[in-house]
Amino acid sequence: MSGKTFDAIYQIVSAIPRGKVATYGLVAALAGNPRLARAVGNAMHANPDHSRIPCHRVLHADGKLSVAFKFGGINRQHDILADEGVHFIDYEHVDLSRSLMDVESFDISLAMWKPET
DNA sequence: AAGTTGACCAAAA
DNA sequence: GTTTTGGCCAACT
Repeated sequence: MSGKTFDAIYQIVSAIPRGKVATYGLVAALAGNPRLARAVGNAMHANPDHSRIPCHRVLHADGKLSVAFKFGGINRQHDILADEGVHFIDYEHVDLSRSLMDVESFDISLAMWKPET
């Protein structure tokens, strides 16, 4: 069903470690093309599996939470991230200098989601 | 098939 | 700080 780009995006997002966050652009870069950021947003909107794909850990490039987060709103997104130990600058901005995932140690094999055949 | 839209981003003005 | 512009991909008219 999903294209390979979406599959790659979902696998990457599902492998973002607890307590860390990523940006749409970063996920896009890991998926192969830094300019796929928009597609990443679309992929999250079409999120096929809430339980395995932590879309709340994907933020804007400036660390701001998703305005259109459909899973309980930004307040819910804030609560989840705060509970995971993510550092905030203010209510709707994450401190990326402290909580952005480390690309070097990122391990795609930790992915919790796999494309169905 | 072709045009529009969107949970984006970086650069430019 | 804001707005505009160009660029990518997939889903939806």
